[in-house]
Amino acid sequence: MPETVSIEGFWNSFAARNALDGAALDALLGLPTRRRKLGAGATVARGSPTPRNCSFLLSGFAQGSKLLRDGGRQIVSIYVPGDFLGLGHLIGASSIGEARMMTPGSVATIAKPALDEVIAAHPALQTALWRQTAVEASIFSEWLAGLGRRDAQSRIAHLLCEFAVRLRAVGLAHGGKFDLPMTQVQIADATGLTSVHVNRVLNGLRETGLVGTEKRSISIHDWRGLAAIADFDPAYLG
Amino acid sequence: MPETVSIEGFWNSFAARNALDGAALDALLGLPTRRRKLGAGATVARGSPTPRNCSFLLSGFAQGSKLLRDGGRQIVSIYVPGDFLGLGHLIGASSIGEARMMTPGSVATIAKPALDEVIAAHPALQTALWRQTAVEASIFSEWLAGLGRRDAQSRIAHLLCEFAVRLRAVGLAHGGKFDLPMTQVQIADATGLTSVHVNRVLNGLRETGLVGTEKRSISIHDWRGLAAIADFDPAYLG
DNA sequence: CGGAGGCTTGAGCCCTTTCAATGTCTGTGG
DNA sequence: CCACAGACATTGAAAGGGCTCAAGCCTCCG
Repeated sequence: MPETVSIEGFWNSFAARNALDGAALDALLGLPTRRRKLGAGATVARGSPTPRNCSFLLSGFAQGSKLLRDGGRQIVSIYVPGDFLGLGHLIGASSIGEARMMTPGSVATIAKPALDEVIAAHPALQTALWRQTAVEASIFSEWLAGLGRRDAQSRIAHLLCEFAVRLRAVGLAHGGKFDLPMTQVQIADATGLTSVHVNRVLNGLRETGLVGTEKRSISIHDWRGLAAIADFDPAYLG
Repeated sequence: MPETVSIEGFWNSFAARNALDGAALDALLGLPTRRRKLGAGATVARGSPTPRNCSFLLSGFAQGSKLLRDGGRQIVSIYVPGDFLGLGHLIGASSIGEARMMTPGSVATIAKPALDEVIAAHPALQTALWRQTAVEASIFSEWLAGLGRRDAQSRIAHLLCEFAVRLRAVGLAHGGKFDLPMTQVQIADATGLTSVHVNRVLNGLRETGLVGTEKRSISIHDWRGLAAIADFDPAYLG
């Protein structure tokens, strides 16, 4: 399992995105960090009134999901390498559900007290984390619009577009081609559909020539067309 | 339009919820604040890369919504008196959509520079705002589960339960009775349904004896039953 | 008193689900 | 190297929840 994002790389890009100064970056880089390899299905973070630590993803994919009483599952967020895992948990918003690995991968974990110290010393860092939480909320709201108002084809197309952009940002997509290690059941749980219907829609997209799907890997053949169907505008990812 | 929440009341309860010390509270109370009365439909906050101010609701209801290219609208959040309006905007997550009044009401607005000063002087305040943003995200994720995996009846029941709890928290609900100044079109836009279908489901809930609806006002007759249909657990509101 | 927005109701259709069966792939153990 | 289990993908047929279209009514407000 090669790590697609290194701990240093993670903090560097985090600092760059948020215009942190050198001192803050150094403090982050000096943080004691535990690295763990996890198998598919392993739980990474769970809602808790007293969060103990904060994790981010180095390789593999993870999901945040909610379970309904009737057994249904809704995937509310998908994490790719370079993402914080359930940042909301850190600040005590208990109920974003749990984060678990979708594929094997590895995560880095920082103890909350250590992070708190760095935050106290570098207030800009807290602003950055706050901002990151707001971006998470912004993604949620975009997904809300999708689940509420888009049909199956549009939702799936939107998911593919979002992936393409996010994976490109961490160098995991080349051209319009990237690995999508989600099963159709997982895609269904993310888009509020049935795996059966996901299958049919995906076939439709393939037949239309918009995308190609080869075993867990996607190539977008017609970005314009796909984005149009999806009503996709990447602004919310920033 | 009597103000259901005063500016002092707002900050007091904000401080209490977040365990802010007296000095921080005083600073907040001293903040220069502009008060505005707005009509239904007025825009309060819009996504912008350079946010200028921060608002919260004193009276009336507001909504955060996204417009889709095909003309569809999805309401992604509903604000009641005592809520920040589009907190995510403040920190620059541009794309939560826009916030606008659903009913006539009044809002308080603080200029961002003034707020920034207070934040700089009282770091705990930023933690509180961050936390608030995380709660917003938590509500989003609960709505996501609803739009993705619950049927129409359950979604509407959930909306009513959420309102009951949130309005009770600011003293706007008495027993299970509260004003719900949303039109059925707006309920439809919030739940991802059609106004026609909202009407039928609402009638169903009334016929079952779970709730009573008298012109823009709801009384929940059977909280247990409604919460069961809704699969409602108020934890996410905290 | 007229108009506009909101509510209600009916009929028919369609997208998506459900149910069920079959096909494919991968890893495992004999 | 083959047999087998289990997870995943695919396909068909039928049912249904929610939508669309359309009309009528009510209420509030200018």
